[in-house]
This record gives sequence, C-alpha cells and structure tokens, in this order.
Amino acid sequence: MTANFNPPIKDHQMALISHQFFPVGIYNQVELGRHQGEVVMKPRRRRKKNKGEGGSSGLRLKKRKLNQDQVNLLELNFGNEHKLESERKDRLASELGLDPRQVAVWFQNRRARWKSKKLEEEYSKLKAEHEATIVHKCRLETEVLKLKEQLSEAEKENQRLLEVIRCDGVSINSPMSSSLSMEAMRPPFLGEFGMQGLENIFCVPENSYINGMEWVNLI
DNA sequence: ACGGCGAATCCGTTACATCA
DNA sequence: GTGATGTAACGGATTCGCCG
Repeated sequence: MTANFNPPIKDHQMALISHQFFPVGIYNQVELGRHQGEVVMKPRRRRKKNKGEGGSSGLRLKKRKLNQDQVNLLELNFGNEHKLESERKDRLASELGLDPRQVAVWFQNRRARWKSKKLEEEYSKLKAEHEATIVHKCRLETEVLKLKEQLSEAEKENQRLLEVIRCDGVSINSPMSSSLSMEAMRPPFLGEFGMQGLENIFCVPENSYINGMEWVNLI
C-alpha cells in the first residue's frame, strides 16, 4: 500500500476538485434532486446514519447507476488487478467521467462481491467433499459388515469341524490332531472380544441422516 | 522507539433503483 | 403498491508508511 501524502481531501473539497477536472454536466453521480425543474448539484456531504436525510428540505439524494460502458471498463480493470493504486484510480476516473471517489467505492464494493462469491464457491466445494467423504465412509462400513458376516460364518464352520473331530475320537497324540486339539481348547477368535466388541467398530451416530442421501442404494 | 497524521482499505450498514 | 434484490455510497475501525 503506497501512501499518498497530498493534503487530506474532504468530500466537499473533492466535489470542487471534480468540477475543476471535469466539465460541469459530466457529473451526474452527485445529483441531489431537482429543484424547480433544475438539477441541483451539491457537494457531497457525509451522510448521517439516521434516516430522513433531506426529508424536510425536499431534496433527496438520487443515486445513479453507472452505465454499461463504465461498468465494462471498471470490470476490465478489476480483472487485471483488484487493488486500485492512486494513479490508476485517477486515470480511470478521468476516462469514465467519474469522481475518483466513485471509482474507489466501486472497487471496494467489487472486492466485497468478489470475496463473497469466492466464499460461496469455497463453501460449495467443501460441501461436495464432505458429502463424498460420507458416501465413502458408508461404503467402508458396509464392507466391514460383510467381512463381519464372513468371519462369523467361518467361526461356525470351525466349530462344526471341531465337533466332527471330537465325535470321531481322533487321538490327541496324533500329530495331525494336536494342533486341532489346541485350537479346540483355545477360545474362538471372536470369543476374546465377543460380538459386542465388534459392534463398537461401527460408529454410526444416532442422528446419521445425511442430506437425504440413500447411501445404502449407492453401494 | 514512539506517537501523530494522512491515506487506503475493510466491514457493516444505509439508501436508492429496479424488477417481479 | 410492495417486498426482494442489487449496488452506490457512507461511517467507523484498522492498517500502513512517513515524519518530527
């Protein structure tokens, strides 16, 4: 930021300077209204926050929209650089027939709009990422459920085989059976934690509604 | 080093213009 | 006529660089 060390220019002085640089009639932006059929131009004054300014005088600030050419040139300049140096501001103001203050205000408001739009875009992007992550999480949870079922089936089969071996009276001393008998003495794998333990893996919150997504169907 | 000053900028708000 | 929306303009606060 480069400071300009010209003496401070108050608003009313700005209006006077403006009229020095630009012929009368160019400025329609500070028109305050009409009085007896004539356009009344007044130096802009700082507005009070309370409403009803000029109410009793009958003069009301008339805000004029910038015309399309002015906006186009401003947009073009904003596209090149969002910051507005003093020199560029004056040059633009001269080209557009506007008060430099108006150019500064336009850039200020334009930056605000740009920032707001950026934030909106960022929000949409994060929202999409969040939803994709939730879908991924649900898929993983479903996969865990399937694996859990497979494990349970395997455990059942294991138990069944051990029963068969026990009924057939296979010798404990036989090398083939020793490992099996050890297995039989060992509690089942799942038994260590129980099925309750596995249930804790699934941390699906109570309120797990996800923006109307029927995630089960997606899998 | 420090405070004062002026300029630029940001943020929130107000007021006006336009449109459905 | 009216509410919603867009935007020009404002006011206050903050930041930055220079100067005495």
